[in-house]
Amino acid sequence: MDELDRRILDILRRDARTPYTEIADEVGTSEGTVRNRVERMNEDGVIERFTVTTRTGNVKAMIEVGVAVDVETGEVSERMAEWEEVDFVWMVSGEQDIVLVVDAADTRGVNELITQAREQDEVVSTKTRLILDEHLG
Amino acid sequence: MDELDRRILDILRRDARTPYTEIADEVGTSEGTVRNRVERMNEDGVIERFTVTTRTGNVKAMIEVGVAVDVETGEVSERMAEWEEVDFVWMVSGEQDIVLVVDAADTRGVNELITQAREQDEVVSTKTRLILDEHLG
DNA sequence: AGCTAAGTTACGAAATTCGTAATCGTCAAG
DNA sequence: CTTGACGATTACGAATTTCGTAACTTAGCT
Repeated sequence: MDELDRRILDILRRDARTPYTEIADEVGTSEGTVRNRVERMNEDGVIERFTVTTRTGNVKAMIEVGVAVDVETGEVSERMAEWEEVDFVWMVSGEQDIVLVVDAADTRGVNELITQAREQDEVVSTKTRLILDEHLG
Repeated sequence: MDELDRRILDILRRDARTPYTEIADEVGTSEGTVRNRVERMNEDGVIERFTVTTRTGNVKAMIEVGVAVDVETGEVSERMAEWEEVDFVWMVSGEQDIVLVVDAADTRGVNELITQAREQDEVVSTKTRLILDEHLG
């Protein structure tokens, strides 16, 4: 993870479909080097995933979840990450323990997710915030 | 945005580098159709961006920001989205108005961002949660 | 200087994307 | 029922990108 890696990542974050050749030009190296480094960052887990961000007209929300003190939050989060419509699951510091970032078809969909969360034995509280608008960095 | 679009998006969310040909096979259509639809979703803004998610060993955090009642939150958010190390800016419902999702090199970096946020005239409160772990949906 | 390991470059082959023309399907007007 | 028109889909050759691999640097060490 040197400066070159970081510059490559910056470009990929803006547009993950930028060809290696173009990235190479931009950072002043060869296609092969960019390829090697992206591959390595991929294997090392520095790059987690190539993905798309969408604005589907769907309703996005943060569902903050509190769990009982004796609970393995890691397990719970992994399970929740499997749910349809869940984009991220974060284990966080603060009042609640887990934050779900969800992207549902409508408010009913959000509500179903909240219900689903509350149905988990380990969950003792939820607090939901609708994401009204989003800007990408 | 029909069922086919949604299935294509689902695949791209998992891996945005899946070739059109492979997506086509999976959803039972041709490469050209997948290409047309992805292009259209791109133009329509349904797809906002092709990007990478990273796990850089950096510190991620949610900085929840409250702003004064007479403030145009949209403007503030746009400005904050320009800051280095800011991944998303969300305008949310609830106690605070804006949530920054940031990815800084270390806790010092997070702290600098909090300071930077607090220095904005419009900002009246902040509350930060470290993201201790993350699972992708 | 000589050796080694990691990283970079070079280059032909394979795969993917792209441009575009032909085809298909649906629907409404005649 | 036929025709025309429009949007979506398919087909296919050309351009571009990715990939595999071997040769080549570079830096560190003895």
